[in-house]
Amino acid sequence: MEVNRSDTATRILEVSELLFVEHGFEATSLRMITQQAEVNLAAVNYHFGSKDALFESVFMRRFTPLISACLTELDAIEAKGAGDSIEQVVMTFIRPCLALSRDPARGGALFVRLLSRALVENHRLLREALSREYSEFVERYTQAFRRALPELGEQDLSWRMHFAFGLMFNAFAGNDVLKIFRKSPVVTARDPEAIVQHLVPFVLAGLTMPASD
Amino acid sequence: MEVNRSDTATRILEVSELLFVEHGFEATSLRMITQQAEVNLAAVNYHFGSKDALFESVFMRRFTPLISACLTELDAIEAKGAGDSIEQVVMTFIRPCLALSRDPARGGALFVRLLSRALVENHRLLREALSREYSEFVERYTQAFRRALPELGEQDLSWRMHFAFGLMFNAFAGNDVLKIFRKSPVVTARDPEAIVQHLVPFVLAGLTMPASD
DNA sequence: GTAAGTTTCAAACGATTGTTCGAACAATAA
DNA sequence: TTATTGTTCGAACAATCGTTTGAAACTTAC
Repeated sequence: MEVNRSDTATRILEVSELLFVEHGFEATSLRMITQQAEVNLAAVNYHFGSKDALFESVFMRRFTPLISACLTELDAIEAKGAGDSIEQVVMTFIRPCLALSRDPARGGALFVRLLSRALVENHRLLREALSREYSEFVERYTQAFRRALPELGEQDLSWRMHFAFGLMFNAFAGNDVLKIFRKSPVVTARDPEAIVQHLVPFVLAGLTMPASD
Repeated sequence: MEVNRSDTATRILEVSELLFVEHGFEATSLRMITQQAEVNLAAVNYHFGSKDALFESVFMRRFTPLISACLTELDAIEAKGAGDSIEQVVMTFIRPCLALSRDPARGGALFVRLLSRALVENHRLLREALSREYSEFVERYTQAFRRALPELGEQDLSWRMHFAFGLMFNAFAGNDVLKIFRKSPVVTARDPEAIVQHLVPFVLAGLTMPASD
């Protein structure tokens, strides 16, 4: 009974992830999902209750492990006394994102796009769901950044975190605002390693420049 | 006849801009728009032809002037021989965005959010519409960046432009991925001047760091 | 084997979507 | 005035939406 449930339910989850990323939540109908997943239309409501709940399941399936992976990494570097290095702190976020991007089933890479979209759109379905885990995430990283960049005032720190995380989220999501019409397909090799290789120095340069206030 | 047309049509445009930003394209119904604009339901199809065409009108009304303002600024600094300064080049993009954000009717500030959403979502309605004006924009800025940062290879240049524009678009759009659950309302003062004051140094730090390849 | 419980299925539900239509209205020109 | 053109309006259109239902099909346990 658990085998079959998992079969249909995960097939729905995987197809939904793909379609939600591609077309967005509202533009993705249950009929598109169930058709592509080759399951009955009523299966979504049977297994998940509603379309809203399905979206939350799709999201949380990846989000929860990602957040806790970051916090675990943060624990690890603080335990070994590397918490003063801003590069080390940044890498605690980069590494789990990189792992997601390398997901052989490609679902993880898709999810990062879904995540960045959800954050930008401030999705109504995620507001309270996020506040549960996400607020701890923000709190922990604020402390970590403050410790690694002690010379910065609160204002500076807040702004730079804002820029740094926005940059990293969008980089992993592949949100290239310029690529759409670029002639030379230089960047289009979406190799996650290459992203990190250029992203991390860029972020660190902004984070470590002299304080302004 | 022109007066009345403008009256109804622009009321629709302005309400649509607000609602498209707030709820997204698909989740905004024509009945929401026409109700809030206090016009008849059929007015949208009469004045714009379809919901799709309405979205394109809403978008292009702001996008076209913004792009040409940037290119004009670019012409200006190149004419006065300041084209070698990467800060000057960056400011040719910042200034028109800042002007939009300061729009007293607030419509401009809303639009920057719509723009960033549209770019992230790769809106189907904008793909060919964008390619008309946007490709020149990308081309011109690629040249300008190459000239102002001659020590960078093509790879480096491409990546840094990607990061810089992503950062600037999202900053002006107010896409703060962390703000949602931040305790201290430090950043929430969405003063455009304050954004620029912190954004520009951050971007320049990443752009001007030593080459990697 | 029968019975209980779980999952699938086709069909339909009411609600809402974008769009169309023709009559009513307003404004301009002859 | 009358004729013409542009605009507004209420009503309806077919299509699609998320959801529900009750009966079939299947699995598991006794």
